[in-house]
Amino acid sequence: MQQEAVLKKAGLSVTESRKTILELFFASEGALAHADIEKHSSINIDRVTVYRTLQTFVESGIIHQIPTTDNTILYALCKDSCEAGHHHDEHVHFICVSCNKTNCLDDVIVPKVKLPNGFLPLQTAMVVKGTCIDCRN
Amino acid sequence: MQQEAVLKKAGLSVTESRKTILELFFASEGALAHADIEKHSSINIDRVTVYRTLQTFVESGIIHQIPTTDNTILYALCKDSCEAGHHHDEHVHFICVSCNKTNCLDDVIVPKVKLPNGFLPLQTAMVVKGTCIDCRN
DNA sequence: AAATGATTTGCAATATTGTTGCAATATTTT
DNA sequence: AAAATATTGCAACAATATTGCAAATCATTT
Repeated sequence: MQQEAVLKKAGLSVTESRKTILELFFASEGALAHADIEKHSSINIDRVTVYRTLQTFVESGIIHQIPTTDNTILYALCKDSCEAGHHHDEHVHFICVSCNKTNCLDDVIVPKVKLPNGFLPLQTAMVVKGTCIDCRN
Repeated sequence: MQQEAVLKKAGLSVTESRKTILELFFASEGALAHADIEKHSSINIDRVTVYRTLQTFVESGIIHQIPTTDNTILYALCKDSCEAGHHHDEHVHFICVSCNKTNCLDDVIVPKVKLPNGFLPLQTAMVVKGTCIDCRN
């Protein structure tokens, strides 16, 4: 069972809630918001547990956060290579304005930018909004 | 009075609330969140009015939104050149992890990235976290 | 496999944040 | 200055997020 392996590798206890939430991420095409998880029909986990699980997953490097401009945080699975504490500078996120799905463009690397003198970068996020491949018909 | 001019130029009614909030932005070094405005000591404007004012300012191109990963939206003044409906792809935002201020790096242009075939970009945001010039001592 | 200890979960209560309708007020236009 | 328009604040409500704590689950040891 894939979920168990991921949890164990991260040094986390293997619990029903965690397995279920992880399953949702594996099944999902794009990124998920807290609300997506909580409102998922086949799920029956306390709100609080969802909050805590997401936080734990972020801290363990299982998922990462994607910045948005609408008062939600999106979460997406990290690639296998990710480890706890890892920075997620690498890839660009794409939010489709039509279907509203968020894709990790794993192959599109965030370019380095030259900052003004004195600014020390630690982490860079790049979010592109537009129309995704599925919605261009 | 600078605030009045900005409001008139945007075709908005000139009201006390709007002038006051605009004043805050002019006085502030970095970006502001809704909470910053509401909790500002010298201010006494209804929550609802703050929400609506910010929304109006965004729609009029007076301020723009900055995406974050912490369930808040940050707002910052647009440069003079901005107009309503304008895209704010141009410049990079920098969030200092030490003082927590957000700067618009007006001179740092967001680089174009090549997306996979079929993805049509409309808007691109780039947020860098790190240590700002004031906090590196 | 049972017992122990550590961790996780769910509930309840509370706090914070965001939204809507509507009457009163302020602003703009005539 | 009056009429028309737009904005504000209140009240009520909805949605989202956080905390403490007892019960339940999980991992570890025997």
